[in-house]
Amino acid sequence: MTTTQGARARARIEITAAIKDEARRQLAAEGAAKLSLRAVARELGMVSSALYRYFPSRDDLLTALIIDAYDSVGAAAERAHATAETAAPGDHLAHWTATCRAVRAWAVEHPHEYALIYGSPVPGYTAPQDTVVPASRVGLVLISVARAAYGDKGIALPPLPEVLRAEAERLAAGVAPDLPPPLVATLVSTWAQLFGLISFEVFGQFNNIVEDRDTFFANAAERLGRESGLLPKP
Amino acid sequence: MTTTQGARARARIEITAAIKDEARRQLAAEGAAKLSLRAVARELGMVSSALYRYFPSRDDLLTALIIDAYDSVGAAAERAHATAETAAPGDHLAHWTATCRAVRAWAVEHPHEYALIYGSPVPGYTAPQDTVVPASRVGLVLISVARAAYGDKGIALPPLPEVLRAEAERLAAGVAPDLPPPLVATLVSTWAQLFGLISFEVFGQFNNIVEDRDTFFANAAERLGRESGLLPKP
DNA sequence: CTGAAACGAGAGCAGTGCTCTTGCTCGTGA
DNA sequence: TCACGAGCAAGAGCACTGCTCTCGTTTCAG
Repeated sequence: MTTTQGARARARIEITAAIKDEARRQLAAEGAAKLSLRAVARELGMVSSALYRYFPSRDDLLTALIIDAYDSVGAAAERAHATAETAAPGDHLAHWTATCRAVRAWAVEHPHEYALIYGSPVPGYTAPQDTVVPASRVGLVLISVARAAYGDKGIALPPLPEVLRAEAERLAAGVAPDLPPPLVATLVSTWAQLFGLISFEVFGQFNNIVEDRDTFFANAAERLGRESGLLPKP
Repeated sequence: MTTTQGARARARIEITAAIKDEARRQLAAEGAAKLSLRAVARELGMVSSALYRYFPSRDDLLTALIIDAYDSVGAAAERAHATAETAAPGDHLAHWTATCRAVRAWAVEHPHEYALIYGSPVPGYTAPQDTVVPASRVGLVLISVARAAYGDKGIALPPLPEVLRAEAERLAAGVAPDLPPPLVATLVSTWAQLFGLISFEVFGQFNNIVEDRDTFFANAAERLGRESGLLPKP
């Protein structure tokens, strides 16, 4: 029933996937700016207008790629986290750094897809609602690490200044209501800072500056984790 | 002598500036992807081919805008730093946060120019050598804050792991040979993290998450400064 | 004063996103 | 069963892009 849904429907799925694959290939080769619908169609042996049956516009194709990219990096983070959890149960800092390293590895491996989701937003383009769930996957992993560490032994954080209390409470309510607001606020800024490290590397800001990027990042990620209170100070 | 260099040379300077101004206007209005040489020329009342007398290609125009943007944000940082220095001499943390806030304010005010320099690299991309000096201005301000704090009262930093020593020494040699390597390494990662905070805000990653971004950023910047050892722990 | 360099204008090329029309081919409801 | 509507590929075409080349004109320097 569900499998044999007609040759037509199946072909549509396959062709849609083929278009996305070819688009991803061009993305990896040339970057988002040079992704051309016509070139994709040409490579697939069809005419450009036929492609509009599957994606109503170039932006819609890009949106599909964005969603896939969020899912891809999110899955990588979840995988690394799960692996670290079974390899070193209870070592929250290890879970944290493993997750961070997986995200960075994905970014280095797929720089153009990374740029698509964490770089400059494309022209006049406002992210459709479909992207917000996939976009949150990495963040959810980071939160779950913090949650485990908090449930395990509590987390000592520097007290937030009074002016931030309202914001921290709103933040916590929307993101992780079961965690103390100061922790959530810290986590959000840590989250942004983590991607700052990755973006600077992927976008070339570290060129001629940082050489041994593996160890540099590993150290920075660990410090980030420490400062988020994932580990008692040594 | 130097002022009367012929009407032609003066015209060239003026027209070059006019082109960049109009390009900047289109950049702010539509983003880098939609910046069109023809539209710029049209708006300036000339024909598109004439524009190639001033910029040999679209990428060269973008490169000029990139350099200007680096200079603009660099100048903003230097200005803020100088002001803070005279307003609160010796308060290194205040100098730090003032600089950070100035950079963020510039970014929020010029999101597309910010995206141009700190977002995904646009063209086939190899950053021309002309950009590296302007690109370093913000970093130099941050370094000078750290240098002042270090010269003033020393800075206590957590010891770097042994694996990072070589990298930290190379880093320090290339960036600030007069500062202790661990401090320089910390500073570099702090630098990246600072721009992570700004990028997430400018690129919309904080949408529906962080509301009161002024205070959120101010707090995060201050913590970054503290963790870079700019202030003895309270 | 003259020749070379710089300049603006225009035509033209190859490419783009996107639309519209034209037939063909499925798959389903009568 | 089979006819009709929906889905599809193809092609022509529009308006736009970056960029090149040519052709007169203007300017400046030797």
